[in-house]
Amino acid sequence: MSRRSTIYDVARVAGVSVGTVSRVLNGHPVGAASRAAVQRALVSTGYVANQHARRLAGARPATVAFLHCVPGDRLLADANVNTLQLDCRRALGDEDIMMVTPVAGGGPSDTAVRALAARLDDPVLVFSAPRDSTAVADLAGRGVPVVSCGVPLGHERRVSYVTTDDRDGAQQIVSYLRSRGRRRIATITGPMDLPGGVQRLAGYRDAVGTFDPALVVPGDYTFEGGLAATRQLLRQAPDLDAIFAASDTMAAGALAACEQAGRQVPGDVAVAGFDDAKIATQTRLTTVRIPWHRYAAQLTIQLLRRMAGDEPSGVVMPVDLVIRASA
Amino acid sequence: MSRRSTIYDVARVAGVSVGTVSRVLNGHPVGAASRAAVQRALVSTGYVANQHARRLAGARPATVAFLHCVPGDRLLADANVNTLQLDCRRALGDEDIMMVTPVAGGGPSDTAVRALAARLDDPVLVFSAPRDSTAVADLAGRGVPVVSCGVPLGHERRVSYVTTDDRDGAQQIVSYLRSRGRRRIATITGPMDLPGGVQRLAGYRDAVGTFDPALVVPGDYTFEGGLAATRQLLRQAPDLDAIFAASDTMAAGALAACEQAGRQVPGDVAVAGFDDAKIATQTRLTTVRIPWHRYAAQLTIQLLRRMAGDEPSGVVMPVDLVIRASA
DNA sequence: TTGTACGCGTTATCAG
DNA sequence: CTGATAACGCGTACAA
Repeated sequence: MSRRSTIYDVARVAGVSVGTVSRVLNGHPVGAASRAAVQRALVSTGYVANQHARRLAGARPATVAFLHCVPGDRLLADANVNTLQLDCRRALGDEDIMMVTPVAGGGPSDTAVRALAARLDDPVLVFSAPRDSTAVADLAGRGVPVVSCGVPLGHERRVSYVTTDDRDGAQQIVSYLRSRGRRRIATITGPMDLPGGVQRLAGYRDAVGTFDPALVVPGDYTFEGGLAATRQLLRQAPDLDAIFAASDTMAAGALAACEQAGRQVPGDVAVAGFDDAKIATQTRLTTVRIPWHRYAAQLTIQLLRRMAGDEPSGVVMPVDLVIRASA
Repeated sequence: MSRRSTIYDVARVAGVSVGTVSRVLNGHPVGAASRAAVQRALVSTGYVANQHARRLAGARPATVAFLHCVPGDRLLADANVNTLQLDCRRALGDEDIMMVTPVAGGGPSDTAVRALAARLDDPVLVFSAPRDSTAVADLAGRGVPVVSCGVPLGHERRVSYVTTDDRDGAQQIVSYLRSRGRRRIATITGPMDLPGGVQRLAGYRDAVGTFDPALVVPGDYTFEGGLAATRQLLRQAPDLDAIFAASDTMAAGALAACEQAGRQVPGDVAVAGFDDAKIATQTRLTTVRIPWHRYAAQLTIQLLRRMAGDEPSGVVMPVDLVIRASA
């Protein structure tokens, strides 16, 4: 209805020039008298900055894009990502930065995501970027600040990132299982094209002692995947006495499969997961805890740093064990 | 690194004026020769429009804000909202519109949301707007296209909305319970400051026959709320033989409470919910199905219409019963 | 300290 | 059909 007031309106009301108004707005040095007058005019006119004009004139970005490289459906399933996103939104909100969530029209294909990324000029937070993502390459090449959630395989030097010490976590939990007397420890891995999947398997190998291929089956981080993998495991290695799943969701599936197969948990077989996701609490799962809140905080810090012009850098968050009823 | 190319660059390469380039970009009439030249220049320069400049110059908004009026934490719990959001993102993505999700720094207070809304100038999709929301009033007053998910109590005439036939749904399910021989049907209501809560209770009253206050307890749409409400119900009306919860989440809580109290479902007491949320499938809950996908489609349509200048309008989605094991 | 004037990239108007 | 050119709202050198 009524046109929004501009800095010109404010300037007129305050009896100063637009330059002065702009300075007040950006915290630059201004005389006390003018400043007061502007402040007053600001509220009396109900001024709200036009972010487009502001950005066009070269101001700091007012938005950050949250870029997902996997189909939305799968994302919904991941409560961890939701938590991270929420935390980041809060933190960025404190900096007056809004989060935009573009979405790929076609699917999860790298090219679809790349097309999306092309229209982005504000800083970007990427999730689940596949190895050598061309979208990430594009962004980085154009000088857009990028922070990756997880190691950006193939672009470690050009974009900042925050990751977890997956290998150590897997090592810790497998060692724990061994310390509890388990000797036939199986594992359900994550997707091997994601860094987490690789590292968690590596940690398993580090700690498991003698490596038996029959005790390793691939998973995809889903409940159903965990279910199927466990059935296969129970078939090809009936004597196993522990299962380490690379994610809590899969571990929950393992729990269900064990129950169906009549195996007592943790009596007959111990089950452990990874992430300390919500479902881990609900099913009383022993798992590896990722400090999600601090993780999100780091993500935000990295982003702000890049925006301020700092060089890309990576940080890895430590993890620890949380022992519950399943192992 | 390298500056993004502008329409000036494109114009130079194509050997035409910026006006012509702009016309091509916006699908306005242009000579075949020029058009071809521009198209070529467009790809050869890798041109990507600057949305800020575009918007500043008066173009159609390229983003839509997804505004939540409740704290983020509660939102995560609501899978329905997530689904809606995802569907809308997809549909809007097809129109080259991105979704931004601002977040209130402080909390769910109406003033916090209002402050947020103040910086919005693009169309808005509001969720869980409380009665007489000042944020919505603000937006509508400034002429911002607003579409509400659910009836925007107090602003029915000024903003578009999509809602469900809550009253009818409640009526249907209570009638169903009666047809199955249930005579002491209790209900756990939703928050009374939300339209859904009010309407679902109204539908219950419509169909329940004789109304007994002892059979009605308030809920808050949460699992815990359903749990507590059911305990109270079982205490104050031990002879009840059915419970209609105003949301599936609460119904799940009711299921748990019944189990703990040793009441068989549906033998001793029938339990029904509302929404047909994910948890309803998992717990085999009889409930009222809301056509979420079509709901989202309507939301998008309404939004696009308002953007095109149409008057605000409301649409109500029909609902139907889905009978499962709980009743 | 403060005011002025220019530039940011597009769209749209107005002549040609 | 096409080419100039004036907005759009704000940041910021530059000048005073």
